[in-house]
Amino acid sequence: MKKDSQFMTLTNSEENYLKAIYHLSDGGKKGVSTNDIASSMKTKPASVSDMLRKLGEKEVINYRKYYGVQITEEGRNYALQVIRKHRLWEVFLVDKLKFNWDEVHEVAEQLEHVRSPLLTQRLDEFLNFPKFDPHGDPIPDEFGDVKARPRIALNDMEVNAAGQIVAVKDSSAAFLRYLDKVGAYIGARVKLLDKVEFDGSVEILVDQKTLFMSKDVASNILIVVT
Amino acid sequence: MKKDSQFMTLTNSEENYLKAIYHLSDGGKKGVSTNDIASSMKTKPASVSDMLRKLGEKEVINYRKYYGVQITEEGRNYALQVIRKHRLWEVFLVDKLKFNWDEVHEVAEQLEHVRSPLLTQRLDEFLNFPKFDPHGDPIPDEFGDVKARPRIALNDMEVNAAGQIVAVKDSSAAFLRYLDKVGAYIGARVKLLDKVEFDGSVEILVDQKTLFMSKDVASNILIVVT
DNA sequence: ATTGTATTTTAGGGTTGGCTAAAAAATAAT
DNA sequence: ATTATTTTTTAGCCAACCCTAAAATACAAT
Ligand SMILES: [Mn+2]
Ligand SMILES: [Mn+2]
Ligand SMILES: [Mn+2]
Ligand SMILES: [Mn+2]
Repeated sequence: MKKDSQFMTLTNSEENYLKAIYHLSDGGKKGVSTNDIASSMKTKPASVSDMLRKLGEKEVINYRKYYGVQITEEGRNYALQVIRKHRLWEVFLVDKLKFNWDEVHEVAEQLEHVRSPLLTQRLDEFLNFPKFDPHGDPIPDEFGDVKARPRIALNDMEVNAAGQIVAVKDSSAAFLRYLDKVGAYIGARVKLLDKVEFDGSVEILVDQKTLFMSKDVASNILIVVT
Repeated sequence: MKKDSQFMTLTNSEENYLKAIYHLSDGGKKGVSTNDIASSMKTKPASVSDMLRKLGEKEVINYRKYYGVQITEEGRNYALQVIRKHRLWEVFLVDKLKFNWDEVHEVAEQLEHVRSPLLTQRLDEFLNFPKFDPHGDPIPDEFGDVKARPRIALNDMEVNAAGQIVAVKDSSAAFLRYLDKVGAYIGARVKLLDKVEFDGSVEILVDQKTLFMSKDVASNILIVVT
């Protein structure tokens, strides 16, 4: 039951599952378990099994019962196009509509399913072909290619090293609000002033302001060292 | 089973039906028949009956079996909010993303269902609170109020009267393309030069260019006389 | 008033996507 | 190597939305 990727269309729900599988498998590298998908999608494992069968038939994943599932080349490309739309819309919401970066996710989750290649292309153009979304995640191009940047967690920086905040691991609204409150943001230039051996907490400089962060927080902030 | 309009949500399909009923009833004035809804939605009458029962239970329409259906105040307000979103997105597509006015409908049909009051409000702001969409149709405000303009069909203008094209009755892609080809467009200033008694066709002036149009075409072009 | 036709609804069925409870398979523990 | 536990799948159900075919109702014509 193979469908050519050019003409294949998945339902919104199938797209959401495929995207989750893509993310959980770290871009298609690792296999993913039914339970992990269920918890990340907030559905029940039984529903996931059902969906995996369907996605398997459409050949966007390789599905062997009772063993994990792996995304196929076909599926990876499809997922990347949905992710591309998701992140382009996030840029639109923040850059053009002045949303805060912690307000965009739910809306982008809807907008990513709008089907119109022309719309995606024109939006990309309108936004000036952005390469990264407001959370610092790379935006795949129309061929699914992503411009990766080598990143390390903030607490893995060397003392006195400088860099730029490019992404967060935990993009929950709560965490994003916390960062806003203390004055950290994507794109901010940071310098690691000190590391406390005892608890792994760090002292950093952001916009001439000194901040203290727990190891827990710092490990969720990703940096490109420059 | 009444739900307060503040918290009521309809499915995408229910929203499409309600919008169709609103349009067919001329803004809620007239009653609408099952068959009319079916043909305008390109579904079967049996499906419409099913949906009418559901919309009746949610009290957005008054439904009496075997008789027509009328939209309620509740339903009218809901429909107007969907129409508001539809037309705002059309403005966005044409003004910002450089879509042609005959390319926007299908995409707006999807975008109108995105649920985010903040998005709608910010989009409105971003577009500078437009009052009319690219087809000249009025955009309801957040309270559902519309700024109506008195319009007449082009072929009902007096000879030598001048005005502005503000809308089209038939907004099929075919018709819109025809208009583009002959050089007519929403916003164009027109003057009626002559009316042919015999067949009702007209001679008009658009951008220093003289055009002939059949009565059929002219009756689908709406003018605000100035 | 009765009959015929057009309209509308109901009955029954298919697909998608979700659920719970029970069965099956894989994995871990003894 | 058994047994116990965890994971995954199947079975059976429900809701939304669409369909066709058949029945019911309304409306028009005599
Ligand atoms: Mn989504
Ligand atoms: Mn993002
Ligand atoms: Mn729609
Ligand atoms: Mn329009």
